[in-house]
Amino acid sequence: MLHHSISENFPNHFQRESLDLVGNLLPLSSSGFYLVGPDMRHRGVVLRNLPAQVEQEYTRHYRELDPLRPALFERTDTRVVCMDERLTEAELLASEYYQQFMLPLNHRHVADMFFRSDDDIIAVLTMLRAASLGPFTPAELALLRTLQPFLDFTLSSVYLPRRRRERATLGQRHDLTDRELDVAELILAGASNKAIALELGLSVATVKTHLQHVFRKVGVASRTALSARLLGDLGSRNTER
Amino acid sequence: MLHHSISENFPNHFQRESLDLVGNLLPLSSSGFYLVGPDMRHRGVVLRNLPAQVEQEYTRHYRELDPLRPALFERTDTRVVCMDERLTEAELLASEYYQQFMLPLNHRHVADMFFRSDDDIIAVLTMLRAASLGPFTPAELALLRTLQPFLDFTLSSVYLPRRRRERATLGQRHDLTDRELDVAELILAGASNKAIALELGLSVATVKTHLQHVFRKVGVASRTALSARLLGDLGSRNTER
DNA sequence: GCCCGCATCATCCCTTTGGTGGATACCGGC
DNA sequence: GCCGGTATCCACCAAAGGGATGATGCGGGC
Repeated sequence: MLHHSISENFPNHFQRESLDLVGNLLPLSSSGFYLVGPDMRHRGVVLRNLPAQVEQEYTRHYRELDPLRPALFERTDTRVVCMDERLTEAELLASEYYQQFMLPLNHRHVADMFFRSDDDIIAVLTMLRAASLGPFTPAELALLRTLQPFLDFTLSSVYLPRRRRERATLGQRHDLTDRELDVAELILAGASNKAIALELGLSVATVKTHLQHVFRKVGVASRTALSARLLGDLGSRNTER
Repeated sequence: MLHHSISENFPNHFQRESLDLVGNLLPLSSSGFYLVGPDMRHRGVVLRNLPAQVEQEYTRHYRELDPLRPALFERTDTRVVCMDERLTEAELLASEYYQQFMLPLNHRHVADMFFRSDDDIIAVLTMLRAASLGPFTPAELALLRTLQPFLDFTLSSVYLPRRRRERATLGQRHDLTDRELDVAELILAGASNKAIALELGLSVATVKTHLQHVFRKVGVASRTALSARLLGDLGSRNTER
């Protein structure tokens, strides 16, 4: 079953290009690009100059403490946000988030760029600086705010069509309904039934029903086999001809 | 996480190229290329002119009845085998395998090409003909036997290094031991714990222990999340730099 | 010799998943 | 109006997976 590999390699490639761009335009200690929202079924994170386990730690312990966490900006149209604009130096230095998470990584300044689809934040580009690099200046923030619409455009004009194409491929090959494709995509993202139910606003029972149908149609017996198989399908575009 | 996608797209690409080659050299109704053995952790099948569910049916019901099934040739050095050389016409036509499986697909002649690694068959290229195309001639079989070593060479000189590279990538990124990589690869192939235990000659308990360690090191909580994450890792080669 | 990492297996316990058989509701076509 | 497909949910059960802990053996370094 595996594995596939899809030829172009999106969204990772887009994430890497974006990080390269901002990293070339302004000095950064490290950076990261997260795909998070419900529209970004192919979640993932690309990090620059950060050990991989930082992401785990953040997700597990520090996401809720993050003064710039996306949840705080859900119903706004904020596109670029900067830690130094939200907290005074005293507040930041005293915060658990800084002491426990930022300080050990030698981070002092943070700016985040958000990408949305219908108000939902679907991606976050985070930029980090050690104290030695100085704060993000107003000119730099203005530059980021100028940059954001273009990155946003690229994201939605290349990622979303790709996702549609993949849905169509899998849907046609295995005769899956729309809802079944929703579930299948989340399986590919590694989600549990509970997570799928939460994400799609369903009961776990419904998720299981859809999954049963998908298993039947695709001809597998477990979620793991399903994701391996579907990845294979996406990799070999002309399996049947 | 997904997804990953790896840039080159092996082994599917190799399988497709091989099928194109034999399909261009001799007339075929349909064909298929299976990666099967323990060395081919990235299993998969590519089919030409065959509906996808044929593979499921074969695996579930007819593999054991196949007069050319790889198990029969395990300890030989047979490289190309032909149904008409093994069974008389009367035997074939009377067989359940022909009546139940081949006939509905309008297949009359079959030839298989095997690929090995240390006696183990790790891949099978199967070629199928309707009666109208006539049997595989001795000249055609000789051609296939000439072709086999070259395909074999390509398989082992491009697939096996790729697998080593992927093992190294994942091993270094997450500090996995050799044995942990073995089980991780099988997770990516969609295997259950029982299947992994069987394949590696371990008890299920040991598999679970290795998996626990892998989960910890990679920072996930389930096999599904693991495979999504690892596929992402393989897709983004320069995540950390 | 001792310790540590690795690999192997076991036992218990709990959660998740998979399988079956329903039920309700909406919608669209014949 | 009925029927079939889709989508939603429920209950129940069995199987598999996940987590904790501990035990054994083996090999390599200090």
